[in-house]
Amino acid sequence: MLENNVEQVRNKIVTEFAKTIEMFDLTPLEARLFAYLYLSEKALTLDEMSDALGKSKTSMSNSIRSLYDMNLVTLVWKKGVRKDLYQSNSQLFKLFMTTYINKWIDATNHQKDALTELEHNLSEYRNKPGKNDEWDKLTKQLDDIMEFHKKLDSFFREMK
Amino acid sequence: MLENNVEQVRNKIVTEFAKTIEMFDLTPLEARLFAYLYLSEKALTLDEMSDALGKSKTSMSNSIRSLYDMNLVTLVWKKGVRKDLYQSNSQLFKLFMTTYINKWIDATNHQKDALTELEHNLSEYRNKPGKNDEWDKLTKQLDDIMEFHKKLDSFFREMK
DNA sequence: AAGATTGTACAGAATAAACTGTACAAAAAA
DNA sequence: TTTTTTGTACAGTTTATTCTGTACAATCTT
Repeated sequence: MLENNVEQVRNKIVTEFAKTIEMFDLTPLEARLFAYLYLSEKALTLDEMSDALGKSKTSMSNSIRSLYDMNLVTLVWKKGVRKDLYQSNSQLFKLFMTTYINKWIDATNHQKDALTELEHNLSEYRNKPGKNDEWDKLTKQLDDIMEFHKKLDSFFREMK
Repeated sequence: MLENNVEQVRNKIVTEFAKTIEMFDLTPLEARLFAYLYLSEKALTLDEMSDALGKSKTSMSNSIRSLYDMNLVTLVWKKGVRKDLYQSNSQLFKLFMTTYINKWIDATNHQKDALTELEHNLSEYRNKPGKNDEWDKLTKQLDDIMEFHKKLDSFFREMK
């Protein structure tokens, strides 16, 4: 009874910690998995995770892959162990922040490219006759939106 | 045919702009509504929005309410007009950033409170006999997580 | 006052996301 | 080689989210 308290409290911590992690655009399961891994400290196999979180192995495979791609988790090699072992990276703040900021920068640039494309379309049409005031207005607005994206980009770049 | 091009290009801009806005945790519809409103410049009624986006009036009511709560949109009064008129706020960057940053700060603090609560639980149990090394370990980990939240908090506070 | 109009609550329908179980390819063990 | 084990692809199911239509209270018009 008393010894269960350790597990109970640990679970509560996992739950709360996971809520925070979700804010970095991780799914609930990914977040919980990371939180659990973080408190476990040692490297775990897919089966152990599946067991611990009560979710299917497929789910674990997908979730751990996501975490791995985000660089939140590391694949660990251990002599004599055949299964893949994954371990959470430490340095929470730096880890999540750089991942998050990079995500913003990538997305922002992608959007900037798309808008640049539209700017070209727009300037082609503009040279044709008719409706020129409407085109002017639209050009001005697109500039404003572009400016917004530029600010976003440099804002997140300065964070790094 | 040519005159439709204005609408076509405008729609493409709305679509791309909306994608960016979604990154600030708005739903696709909320994002598209804001983008449309932004390009419209003038204030619009629920019916006009419903018409323009091809979505139900209920959806518009809900979405505009969200935008309003986030301070992204303003209720405008116009003489002789009975319906509610909503207009997008300008100053895109400042607008979205402050909303976003405040959201992070609020969430982070909420999480900090929850963790503090857990810290208290934990220290109560610790004084009882048995399993003290496990409690120590857990305490240490909770401290780390708390530290992470403090860093998050001050990080976003410095942005304002 | 009655009649009409406007915004939203609510319940259900449509759509999207998360999750599972089976099946199988790749790699290790026998 | 054959047999076993491990991770993942895929299709389908479950769960959650988004969206719609009806109904109605509040407000305006007559």
